[in-house]
Amino acid sequence: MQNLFENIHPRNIEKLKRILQANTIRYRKNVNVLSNVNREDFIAIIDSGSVQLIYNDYDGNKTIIEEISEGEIFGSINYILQAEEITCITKEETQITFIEYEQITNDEIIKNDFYIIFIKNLIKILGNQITSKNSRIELLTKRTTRDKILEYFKMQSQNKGSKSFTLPMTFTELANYLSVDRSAMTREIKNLKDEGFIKTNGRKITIKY
Amino acid sequence: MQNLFENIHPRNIEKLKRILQANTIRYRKNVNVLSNVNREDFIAIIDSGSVQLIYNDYDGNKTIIEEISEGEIFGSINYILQAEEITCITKEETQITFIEYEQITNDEIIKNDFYIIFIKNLIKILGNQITSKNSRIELLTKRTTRDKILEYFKMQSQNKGSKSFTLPMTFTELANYLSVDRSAMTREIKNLKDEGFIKTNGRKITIKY
DNA sequence: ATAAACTTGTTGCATTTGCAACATTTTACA
DNA sequence: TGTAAAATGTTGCAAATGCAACAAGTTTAT
Repeated sequence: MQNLFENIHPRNIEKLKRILQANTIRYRKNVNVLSNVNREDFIAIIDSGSVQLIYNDYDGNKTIIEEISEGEIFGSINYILQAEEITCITKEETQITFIEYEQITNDEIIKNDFYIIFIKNLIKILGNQITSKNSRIELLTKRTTRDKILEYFKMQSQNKGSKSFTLPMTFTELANYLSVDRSAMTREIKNLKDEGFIKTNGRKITIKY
Repeated sequence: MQNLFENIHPRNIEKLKRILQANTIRYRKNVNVLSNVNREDFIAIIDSGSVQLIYNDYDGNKTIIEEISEGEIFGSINYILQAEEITCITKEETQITFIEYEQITNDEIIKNDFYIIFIKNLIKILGNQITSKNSRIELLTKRTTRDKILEYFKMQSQNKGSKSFTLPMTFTELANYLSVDRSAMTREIKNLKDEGFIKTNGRKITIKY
């Protein structure tokens, strides 16, 4: 995944962060990141580790909106975080750099020639997030569990450039991602195996057609 | 919806377009826009009218990936358009401005002070697209047709700030958007009416709880 | 090392859903 | 303005799915 500071010299990254008044914080595992943050107009960059954005339903359910990991960003540009119902929990020890959105166009920063690279990186990351959401939507609009699974496997296989690949998550998480009942998904994967469309070995999947 | 040239003086918009080597084309209704365009690295801005991005399945099905209207943008930043299977069809008479992606950081443009506004607009639009996709995903992950409908109605009502609102699309299109069978959706809406949760009058919906 | 927490596999059952098919109304446009 | 196309309403039925519940295996944290 693209990094916000890619192609910028480490020395300039430091300078950039200074001018942007960036604020880097380290969190332990299972900490609510947004509790002490002004939720309006910030960009958060995951320097290391990962977090989950969680929507807390009024009747107690929790939905994982998204998992964000190293190099990725989240903030009020791309999420509606004002709502108190959204929490951001670290999944492991995680370092995050916060930047106020207004700062990314402050007077001083635009004088630097590495600024353009920074902006291009930011735009690229946002674009990538959109395409990744488009993929998710493509999966979710499939009407049957079978089609969702097959489409997901096809995507993974295309990404990897091979008929064999290893799931990047647990089956439980996959069921969540595809928004289907886990047991129904297991059942359908079993059917696909029985009918010879796929082979599985733990989380390693092989497409047979 | 945010416009890419918002807050820029008309005279500067002209200048901007010239420096960006922007290419403005007018299309009639039902025209395939991408047929004569290099699909790599461009941004298209809908000046007026609207288009549909359509995915043409290998077994002949067509899925509307997205409808893009005035002020919105699409291109290789936010969509994977290389695939020949994706077509972009005008829904009405439509004017589109094309910009090569590389041009948005060309040497001349960055000297202008309205450039920052342009970049901020671009980032804002991409951010808006992400939040709108997040909403769609939130709907699609609901397990039942009933929950999808209720959540959608809730969102519309919140947007409007009122318990009454008019659907911004046909019921047929809504069923597509929520990815449910139209007849099943009609059935469920009828149930919701019978149970007193909502009232409908054509496309005007009123939430009763 | 061990308990607790999580993951995976499985099944029966009630419910929801998609599908097909048709009638009726509304809209688009030549 | 007349006609074709699109949208809406409705229903029966088979199939798919969610849900609940449980067993067994694996991972994690102390």
